Amino acid sequence: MKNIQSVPFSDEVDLLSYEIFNGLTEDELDSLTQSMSCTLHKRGNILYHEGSRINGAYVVIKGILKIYKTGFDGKEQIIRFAKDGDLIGFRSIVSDELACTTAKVVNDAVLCYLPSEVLTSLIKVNPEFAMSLMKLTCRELGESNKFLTDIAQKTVRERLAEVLLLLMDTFELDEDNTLQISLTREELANMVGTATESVIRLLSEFKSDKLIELNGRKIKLINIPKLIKIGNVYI
Amino acid sequence: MKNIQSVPFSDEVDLLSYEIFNGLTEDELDSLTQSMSCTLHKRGNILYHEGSRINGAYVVIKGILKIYKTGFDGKEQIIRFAKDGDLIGFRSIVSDELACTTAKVVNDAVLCYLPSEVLTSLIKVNPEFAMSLMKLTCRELGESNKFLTDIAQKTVRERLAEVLLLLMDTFELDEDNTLQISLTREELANMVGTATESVIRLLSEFKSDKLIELNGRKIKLINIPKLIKIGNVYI
DNA sequence: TGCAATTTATGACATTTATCACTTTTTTAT
DNA sequence: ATAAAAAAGTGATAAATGTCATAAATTGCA
Repeated sequence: MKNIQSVPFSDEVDLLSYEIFNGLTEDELDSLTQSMSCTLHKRGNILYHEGSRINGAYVVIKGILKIYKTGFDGKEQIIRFAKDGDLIGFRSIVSDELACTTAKVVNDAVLCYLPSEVLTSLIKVNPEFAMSLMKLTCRELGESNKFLTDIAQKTVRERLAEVLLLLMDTFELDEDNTLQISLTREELANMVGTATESVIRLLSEFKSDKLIELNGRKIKLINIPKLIKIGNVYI
Repeated sequence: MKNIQSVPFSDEVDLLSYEIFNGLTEDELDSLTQSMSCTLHKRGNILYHEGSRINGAYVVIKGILKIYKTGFDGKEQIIRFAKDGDLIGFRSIVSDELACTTAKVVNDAVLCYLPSEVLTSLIKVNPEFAMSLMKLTCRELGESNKFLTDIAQKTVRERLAEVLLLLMDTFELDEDNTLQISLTREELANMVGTATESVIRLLSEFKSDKLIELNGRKIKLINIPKLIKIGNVYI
């Protein structure tokens, strides 16, 4: 109970402001709001483990989570990050399988739990909602396949450049061009799919090449076009 | 027009026998049958290219297709194979994006084309159908994430063993324990995510270790438990 | 605030895997 | 059936990346 605290719901969360719920009627939204419960989770908290049974999904209201798989030798592979507006745990509910990933809080997060019965019954009565969830999943599948190809074909150097740009797209830069998310070198390695030492070496290489500046875990992007070129990233 | 021939539909295809369509009513099935057209495609035929706009999905009635992405240096990464009962092209329709893969016929195939309007309207009127498509996509996403992790973390040797086992699960073995699909070494390499030469070398290594027997493109699995061990594959 | 634990950094080295050049074998098309 | 093309196979070598050991810096608690 150390890492989880209830947060009063009504004055905090308005589902309507999240794109996924756009297709819901006012009534549906109300009943969804009734049946969900929102909580604050501290960094390090694990929502669910790979292999566990999930009985609901979570809407991320605030904060950042990493969604990862654990390889047979214990090494994490980060599949994606979830931030406000994202839905997590949903895949397992629909596919009716055990969780195939672990979800861990990276930045303190407010999460609303949606029981799976409520979610599945909404899918059944509201085709527009069903469609938008399906669209979400299909896009995610597209990204997963893209990343799969990159890991299979690109060098570690290319992938690191690409990951930096991905983080830029996902979490934005501040006024100073610094990535608005701070990850350990190991976490970066677990995204890129390489050894921590390799990330450390490549980051200092990027630094001496004047592509980035490093300040602890803060990474400032100072030559984005070059990073795009190195990563072979085209929109 | 050399590679494509019409095939009379009515005496060939009964959609009801394909699991995905189980949720459809008789009427829906009839109208779907009305609006679809089935054709025979020869090996080498490309259904759609990565980056093209797709206006419908295909049900695979017979044959095998490979679904792959092309890396920036032209190398293929095979994402999956499609065989009878599978639906392809569906992801792009739902996500409303351009095709993110290319679909190419590996074994002569009979395919039925379903226009996207018909498909999306069915999703809207039949929640059970929507749910089963969603389930399909979610499972595929789970597999994609699994494979992503494997490529990131396993050695080429491990991945090759795993791919042989995957092919066994997908296409079965004949009475002689031989894989019921024949791929070039290059295609195997494009699944594993490695160079063709590496696959060739590892296959002969597996052969001298008495794990497999090779006869041209025919691969006979003679020590499956050992392959499972090498590939670090657990169910 | 200070100490322990974690993370970052760096060098030396081993291993894996890719690349290239070439030969042999198999497949395909005429 | 035969020539041309494609695929398979092999060796030599280079390049990329991982591993291990260890030191320095940073972070997070108590």
